[in-house]
Amino acid sequence: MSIKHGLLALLDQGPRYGYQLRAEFESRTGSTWPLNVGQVYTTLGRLDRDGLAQPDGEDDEGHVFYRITDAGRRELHAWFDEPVSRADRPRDELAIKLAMAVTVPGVDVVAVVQHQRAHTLRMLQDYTRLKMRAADDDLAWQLVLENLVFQAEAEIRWLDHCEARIARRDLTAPAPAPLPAVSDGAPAVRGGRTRKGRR
Amino acid sequence: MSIKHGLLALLDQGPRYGYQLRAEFESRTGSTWPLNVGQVYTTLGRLDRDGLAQPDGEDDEGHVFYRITDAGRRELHAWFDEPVSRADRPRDELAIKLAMAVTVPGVDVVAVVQHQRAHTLRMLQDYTRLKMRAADDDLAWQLVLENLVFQAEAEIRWLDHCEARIARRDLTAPAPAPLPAVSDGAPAVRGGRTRKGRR
DNA sequence: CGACACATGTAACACGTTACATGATTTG
DNA sequence: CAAATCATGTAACGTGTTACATGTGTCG
Repeated sequence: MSIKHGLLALLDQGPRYGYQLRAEFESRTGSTWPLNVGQVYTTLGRLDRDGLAQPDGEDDEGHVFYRITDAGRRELHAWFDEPVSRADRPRDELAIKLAMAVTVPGVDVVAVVQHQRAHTLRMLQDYTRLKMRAADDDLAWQLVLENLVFQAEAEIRWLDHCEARIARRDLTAPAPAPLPAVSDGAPAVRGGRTRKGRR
Repeated sequence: MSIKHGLLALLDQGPRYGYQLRAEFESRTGSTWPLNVGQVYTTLGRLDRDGLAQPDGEDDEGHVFYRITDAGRRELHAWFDEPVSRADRPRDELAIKLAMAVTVPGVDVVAVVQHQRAHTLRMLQDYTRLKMRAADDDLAWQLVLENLVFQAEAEIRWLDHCEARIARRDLTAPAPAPLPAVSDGAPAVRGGRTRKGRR
């Protein structure tokens, strides 16, 4: 969805061709999210199919241009108007991982948290290093980078918070006793009614 | 990827059947990320195909159980061991939206930022309200909720930051002059070499 | 000439979402 | 009985990722 609308936004500034769109997209996100060229062409195909953009002929150099349609402009401005809601966002893998880690016995949650923390911290340093490379007038790239910085900082704060929480829990419920690694057997939870016939 | 590993983590606690897996998955994420049942079955099929889990017969009530394999356990612990990197994460739609909004003329960026801010603030309030509903001993759900809170707070801070940045830019480069909404025509950017033959 | 960037496309595959089909059991 | 819940699955569709095929122009 982001690519589709991103390309529409670029096309709104005038006809573009595939390779050019990819370059402009990446320049705005500072190649933070590299975009496969193939995807640009398939997305352009879909935009055409959905009536949001149209092929607009080739220039003297053979570049295949696309032009945004009126429907495309409506779609684009609808995108700008409505906020991104949580429902639009994919499940956060890290959150799920920790939710599972604190549940499954035999997992060293604290180690998981600390590995992740170290990794995120390294990424944070990369971002601040990248920020020096970004041109002063390149607002788009700067905002994207700062977004990553803010998110990474929040993640680190959350991880610290998790560690404290887990420590607190492990104090209350003491020795988890290092089991023989795997507990297989009868399921602990089994709510449900009877059922027999199927299909 | 999160679902696959999430189910593996649940299966690591003993054999489960589809419907049960969905219930346990959602209880851990506090139904923050509702999981379609159908997806559980297709994912179980893929786990089977990839040798990470196996059907383990039916019980007297007709429930089709699955069991994690050794390969599945290795995969699961590899997942816990390696941190989720930025490359694993999908592109942030909001970041892309703002990067585009500050670039495309004729878009009221400040309005976009403020709408999003209001929306995220509402979500933040929902989360804190939900947090009161979470049981004291349900650490997994609490951590997930707090993750959402931390992320939302970071987003709001970033949005405020964006607004300040944009205001600063609009001072330097003054009246953007409300153009007739759309600028169509010759592309402004056109780097590239000549090319003629294709296919 | 050979490597590389430019440029357009296709095919295969993985994953997620929604909707649908089917049937049993429980509860009001 | 009717509606809701439990339970298992399939089909269709959208999107994203990777790899491949193909060819031109530039530069060392």
